[in-house]
Amino acid sequence: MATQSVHADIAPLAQVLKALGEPNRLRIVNLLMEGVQCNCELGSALDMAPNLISHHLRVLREIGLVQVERDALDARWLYYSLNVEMLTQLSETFGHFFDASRIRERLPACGPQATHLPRAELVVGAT
Amino acid sequence: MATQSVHADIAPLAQVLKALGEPNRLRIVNLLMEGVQCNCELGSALDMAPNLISHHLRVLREIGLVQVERDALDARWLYYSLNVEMLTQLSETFGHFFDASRIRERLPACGPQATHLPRAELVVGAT
DNA sequence: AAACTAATTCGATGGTTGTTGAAGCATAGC
DNA sequence: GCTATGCTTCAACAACCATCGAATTAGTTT
Repeated sequence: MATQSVHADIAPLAQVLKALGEPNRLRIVNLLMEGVQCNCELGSALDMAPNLISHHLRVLREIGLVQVERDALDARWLYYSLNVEMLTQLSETFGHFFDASRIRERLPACGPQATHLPRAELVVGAT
Repeated sequence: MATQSVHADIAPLAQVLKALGEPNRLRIVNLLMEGVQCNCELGSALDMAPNLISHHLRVLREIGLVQVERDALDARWLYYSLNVEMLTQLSETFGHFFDASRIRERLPACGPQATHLPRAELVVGAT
């Protein structure tokens, strides 16, 4: 496996952050931290219509954070839960991307103070 | 001080996630990890118009993640950088909220086998 | 004074999206 | 067969938001 870089691609990370950046969805994730729950439970806990719960669960499922299982005795019931591996990987990605120790000291390449300062070391990669 | 709970309020957390859940904003944050930069630098790096850069920087500034400073010699230049304390606190909040060890084992309170059967016999696979 | 520069703010637009109500689907029980 | 249940999907609407162009502010230079 390649060394994990922060620069990987930030588009999928942005997609996950966007999905989580919705209050009701974040509440759903928080509730799923308590364990498996069905649609009706989430709906009553959040005072939301089941179709709306279903909509948000769909978004969370599309980013792989939520998984669903069907009851063995009564297949009408769907049980939603968090994908542990996905959550672990997500937490790790966040920890790396938003690590404050990543911040480097750097003077702006533009502006009046940039002219008389050496910044050859700032040049990265291609031209 | 109060014991830091995850339940604190998820509305502000959702706001931060929403602000970061935009690809261009996330790119700006990633660039600011390299150090102080001005509007024009970010704009040329991301190939975006200065007014658009200004818009996204404004959003990042409203959540406290980005701070701005004015050049001492030429006050026309604004230098943007990341708020280290805010980023540290943010990373910590993420680490707590999305900690996979928070997930608890719990049987659904609804359904035909609400509190009866052990979880192993509970479910079958589903998409 | 005017002209130039860096950046912001304004106005308008097109696309996205959360929310709502009704309909549809699949399963279970009669 | 029929009805009830749990959940999803559809259609429509309203609000939000990223993007663009033009105008504006603030500061510097000539």
